[in-house]
Amino acid sequence: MAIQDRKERQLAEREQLFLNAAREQICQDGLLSLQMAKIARACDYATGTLYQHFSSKEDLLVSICSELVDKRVEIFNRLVAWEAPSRERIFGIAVGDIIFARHYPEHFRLAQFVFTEVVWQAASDRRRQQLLETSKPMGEAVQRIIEDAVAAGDLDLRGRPLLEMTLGQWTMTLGMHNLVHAEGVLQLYNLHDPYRILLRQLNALLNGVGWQPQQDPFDEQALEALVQRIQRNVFADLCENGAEKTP
Amino acid sequence: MAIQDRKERQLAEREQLFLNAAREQICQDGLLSLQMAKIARACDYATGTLYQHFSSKEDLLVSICSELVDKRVEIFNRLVAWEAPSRERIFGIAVGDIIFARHYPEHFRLAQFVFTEVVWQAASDRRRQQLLETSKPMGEAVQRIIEDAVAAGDLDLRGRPLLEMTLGQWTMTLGMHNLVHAEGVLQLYNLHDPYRILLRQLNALLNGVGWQPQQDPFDEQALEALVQRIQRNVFADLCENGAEKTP
DNA sequence: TCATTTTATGAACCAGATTCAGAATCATTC
DNA sequence: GAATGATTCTGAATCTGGTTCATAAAATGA
Repeated sequence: MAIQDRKERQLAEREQLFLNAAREQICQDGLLSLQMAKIARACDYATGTLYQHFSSKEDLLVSICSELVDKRVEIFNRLVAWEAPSRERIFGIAVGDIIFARHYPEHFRLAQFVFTEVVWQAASDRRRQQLLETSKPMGEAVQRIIEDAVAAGDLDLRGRPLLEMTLGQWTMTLGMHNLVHAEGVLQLYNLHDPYRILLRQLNALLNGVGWQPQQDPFDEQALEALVQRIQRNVFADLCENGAEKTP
Repeated sequence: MAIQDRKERQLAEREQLFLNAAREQICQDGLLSLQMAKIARACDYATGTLYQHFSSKEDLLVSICSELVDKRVEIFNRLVAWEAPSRERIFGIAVGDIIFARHYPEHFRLAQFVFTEVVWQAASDRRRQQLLETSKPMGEAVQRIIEDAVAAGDLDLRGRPLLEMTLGQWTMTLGMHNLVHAEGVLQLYNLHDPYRILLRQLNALLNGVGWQPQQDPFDEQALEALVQRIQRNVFADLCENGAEKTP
């Protein structure tokens, strides 16, 4: 059935087209003014055609999110592959996330919205499931790093489930992305450079769960050096211009 | 101008009426099906009257959020007033938040939505400002506790701004509320009892920033005892039924 | 080529937020 | 306490933008 194949391929291509157009519009004019008809028009298709791919606007949003999560997974996998002390690898996930946020500034804004009851409930089961499925490898990556840490004697689970160890890091990162996007909140408390603070607090957290080797969270020199090293060794391609300041 | 006063009072009363009706509808049927006309009808007013108070639906949402934040502030203030080691007081904020989330299950769902670009941008400056203003006392409460901690020698700021110390706790809590409401995510990784995990990770974080006295984050007995004590001493009225399990 | 099936189209439809011209109420004055 | 002007309330009309679906167009295959 070569014909079926071709059709499927074309369908997938068109879906990609729609997704890209939608993402572009989000980057350009914000989530607020995203319109189904505009997306279709931008791709020279009728509105109805768009609905052959996505059963609703919410579905489309969830799909875009899946796509971006897929790219984010790539970041996580780099840390799994990186040969370095487990403590630096888990820390690297946060650094990678910050770099990711710079490359896809729309992602966390979108994700925050997507996981809102209003969108999440309105999306189709299929797309929801797909996003969860796409997200799984992030958990698996972290799990791999924790396993290595335990094996290397850098971390003692103290009887807790593997992934619990990282939930603090996860929620802390998530929450920080939220705050960063909540225009005005951080200014209210006169807090600057939120991602740098995140890294410091993360180091504190990792110390707190007993992840070896311990690192003074307020040693700026060491932090800067570590971030630089991670950028150089793991994300060189994403931090092209040498002048680029750390996250 | 007694007449002006009365008018103002009546206006405020009606606004409250609307806010309550809206909150009730959110609790009842979810954010998704909240409708301006329904709210007005529920209060026996015309739709237009509702718009004399709130310039848009988003404005209304932000207002509800402000109202709830006001109640949340009360929780924070209890911890400021509580006479106990600073470490227990800051920890108590998280415990209080969890209790708060149980009492107002709509709050964090709503807040997540409100701080979404789609709502935040669409709300009026005035209401946005109001919400930020209402939130300030939370920061001040935490600040008070940190000051006490420093004064008591429980915490060394290491040259960082006061509030930075707590940003990890803040974002961790925020992120956890997010995850809890993202139907399916925690199940995906087989994580149960998220708020309990939050408290353990928070203890780790507090240890990590060097907040004395240190507490083993995986000592279940100690954790349980502390939570119980906080509930008894600070939130007795909010945890009526003695049988109620800890958060 | 023609009949049949599949897909694309975009105008019509619909939900629900928002507005606004007129009705009702209130305050003030004589 | 009636008249007048100011204020407030009302809800049908308007508007926006997501979604549908009858019809047109294209693809398939005999």
